[in-house]
Amino acid sequence: MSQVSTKPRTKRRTASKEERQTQLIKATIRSIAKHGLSVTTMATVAKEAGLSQGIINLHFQSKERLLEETLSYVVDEYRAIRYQAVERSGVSAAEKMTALVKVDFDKRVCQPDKLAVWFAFWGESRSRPTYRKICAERDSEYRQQLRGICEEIIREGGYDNLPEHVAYGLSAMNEGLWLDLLLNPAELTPEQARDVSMSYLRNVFPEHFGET
Amino acid sequence: MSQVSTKPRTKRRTASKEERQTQLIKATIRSIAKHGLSVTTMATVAKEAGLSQGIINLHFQSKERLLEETLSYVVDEYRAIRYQAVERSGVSAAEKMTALVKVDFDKRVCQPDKLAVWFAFWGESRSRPTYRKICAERDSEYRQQLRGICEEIIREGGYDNLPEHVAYGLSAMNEGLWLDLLLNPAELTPEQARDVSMSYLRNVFPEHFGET
Amino acid sequence: MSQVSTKPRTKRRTASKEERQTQLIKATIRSIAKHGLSVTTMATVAKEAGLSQGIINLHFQSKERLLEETLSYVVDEYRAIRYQAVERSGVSAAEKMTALVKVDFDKRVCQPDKLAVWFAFWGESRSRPTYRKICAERDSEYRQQLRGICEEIIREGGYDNLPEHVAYGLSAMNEGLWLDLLLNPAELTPEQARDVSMSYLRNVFPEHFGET
Amino acid sequence: MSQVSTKPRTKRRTASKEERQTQLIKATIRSIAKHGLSVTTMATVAKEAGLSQGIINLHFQSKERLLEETLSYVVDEYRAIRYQAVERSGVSAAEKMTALVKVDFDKRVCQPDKLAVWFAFWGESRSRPTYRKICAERDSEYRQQLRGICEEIIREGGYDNLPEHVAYGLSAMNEGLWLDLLLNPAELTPEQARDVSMSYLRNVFPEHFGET
DNA sequence: AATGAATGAGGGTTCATTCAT
DNA sequence: CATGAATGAACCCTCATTCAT
Repeated sequence: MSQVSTKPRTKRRTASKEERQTQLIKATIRSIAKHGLSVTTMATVAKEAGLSQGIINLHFQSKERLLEETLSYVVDEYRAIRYQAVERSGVSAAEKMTALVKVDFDKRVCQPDKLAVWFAFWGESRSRPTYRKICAERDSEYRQQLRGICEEIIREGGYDNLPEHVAYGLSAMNEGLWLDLLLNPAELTPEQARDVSMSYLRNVFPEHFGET
Repeated sequence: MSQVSTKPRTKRRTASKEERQTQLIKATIRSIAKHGLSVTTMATVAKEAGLSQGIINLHFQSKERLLEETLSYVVDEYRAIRYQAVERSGVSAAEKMTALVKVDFDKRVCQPDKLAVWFAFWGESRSRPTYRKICAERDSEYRQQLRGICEEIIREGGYDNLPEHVAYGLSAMNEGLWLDLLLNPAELTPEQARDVSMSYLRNVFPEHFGET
Repeated sequence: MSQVSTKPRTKRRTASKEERQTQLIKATIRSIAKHGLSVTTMATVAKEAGLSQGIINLHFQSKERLLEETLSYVVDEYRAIRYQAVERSGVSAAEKMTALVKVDFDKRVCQPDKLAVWFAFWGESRSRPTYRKICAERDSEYRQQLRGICEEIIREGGYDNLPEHVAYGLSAMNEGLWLDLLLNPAELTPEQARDVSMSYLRNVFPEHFGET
Repeated sequence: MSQVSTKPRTKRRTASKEERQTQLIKATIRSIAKHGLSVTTMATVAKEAGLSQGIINLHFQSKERLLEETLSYVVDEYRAIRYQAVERSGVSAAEKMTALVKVDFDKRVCQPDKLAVWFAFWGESRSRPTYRKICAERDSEYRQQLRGICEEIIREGGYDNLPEHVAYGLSAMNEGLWLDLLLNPAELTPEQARDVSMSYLRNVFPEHFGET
């Protein structure tokens, strides 16, 4: 049985390599969530992955690179979910906007593990240009997307808000709400956080997000 | 009469001890801002303070306690500035609210060093109950204050917003804007951030914060 | 059948691990003998073993555990030599007793290195329950063995000594002679010490250890 | 009243200096007994004495000298008690010998604190020539005293023992019994230890120490 | 004479990295 | 590819000693 593999060996190995890297990145995320970034060591990650000590240097050369790849992984995943959500949403700007807010408080995105990773890296960003760059790109891209939608809504509704203000305000609010979810998960649920965010939109664009 | 020495020896010594502790805490803040929390060691702090290695353990027993005291220091300072601002502001709820927003983007509060400290500790909060507790207390107290003012404004203006939503939303937005100030100081100035925050208030409470 | 590899990998690795531990324990003994317990550091032991700093924590977790294992090693070795000597000796109680005394002043047992270890740990025993326990167990077991032989001799010779007294007295004397050998190796040789001990037995049990 | 002191100031100060040194030495003994030599620091001694940190260096210049003085203190005290006991005892050699044995198990001499000090220093003696010298001198002097008495008894009783053997044997036994008292205070009382020692004498010199 | 804040060398320990297997 | 024993630099902390008061 085992000999009859349809998968060519070389390809399997390459795939296996990527899989292993993803496995290690996921272990890193769990370790950061469980112990914090400062207590996350090569050992905690290796143990979390159920693999041996030396494996990380084998695949990532250094701890630093593992962490960067982990941050990139979370950033990419977030972006992918966002674009996917917008694509799947209705065509109107308001629907897209709603989809974006929903994403920020989606189970996959704002689960404790992921939030812990975001804040762990933000906390170190100031003194690590690499982290900063990865985060900054995400931010600016996210805001770009938001701004486009805002412009559309403002045009449609004749609002006198500046699109930059709303884009900055909304993204900032959602990140701030993530912080609350991280620190006081007992006081605030993702659903409530989403309501807070939506209520902001209702105030800013009453014609588009009003109850009536 | 002759007994009344102009040199208050005992007091000077006590004061000196406190001064030294504050000196070390300020050095810690600078070190976190400069190198990041994970690179902040007893050595970087001592060097930043211009003192010897052993001094920190002499005054704080452990690195952990130094960090906790540093966090408390920033939290306390922030609270003090906030209460002071509200006291000095006009009596109306809107004036108080404006004062609070101004504080969040005040030079003393949102200078890069301080922001770096906030995010450094938030990043570690998840796995350090002590940090979490200190941060959580600050948060809940801040929101309490905000909620009170919101309720007053809502009552005055007959708005149909929930005070909780506005309090959560505003505090979250300001924290999110801090993140932008931390990561992209070149793209966003504290004044612009304040404008974003004020524009939110204008949308939510147009009667109180409208231009007219 | 084909599975039976001639290279017993697992066993070799396990063995190697034990060997390394023994190597470190022996280095510890030499270091204590050379520098004293209070000057014995992880560095002196590692250097004595010709290995790196971190190796001790790798194998023993802490310095404390290394020291405990070292004490146990010396205790176990001493016991093994004792039992071996008794087994190999003649069957009579007097011959066994003579064998035991010879062991105490045997080259392997009362070499300066080993004596230094005994007294180093006895010196710290009072405030370290773990050391105390290890030493106390050895003592009581040794005395048990002695007492058995004494009883036999007393029965045979119709002496009116209490076996406890002789057992306590002889073991105490030998330990006291160890101290003399440790402190004044120039004044007293192991052979002379053994003679002192044997002369005690001659006085107590003249029929069994008399010259005639 | 207070002005009318009969003690000249200068003399009092000198006395006070010695008193302070003795106070510190006694504190050192307590600290060694309580924590062990390796945990005895300038701080534990100063605290035990109820005095400030710097005082020890003021009076003893260094920790090393404090420890040497402490050892000397115990050695001198032991010798003084011994000579005093012999002086006060009967004139016969046997009475002197009995007095000496009693001293070794006297409350003042074999109290746990003192025994702990003896073994603490013996444990370090090998690698500290100064300790070794102080201990060796005591030993040789003690044995000298014992040998003299033994010679007298042997002459009186016509025994065929070598005085050196008995002197070595007895002093060694007593030191060994101290070890038992130190390690297993619950199993052996000083009185029992003394009995063991006396029973040795009874065997060696039956005419002088026999029950009859 | 006495204090206790300050120093800094050196201790035990951790951990990213290497490398023989 | 994968392992895990080994390394050694760097960490936090202790403590004998100094010195201004």
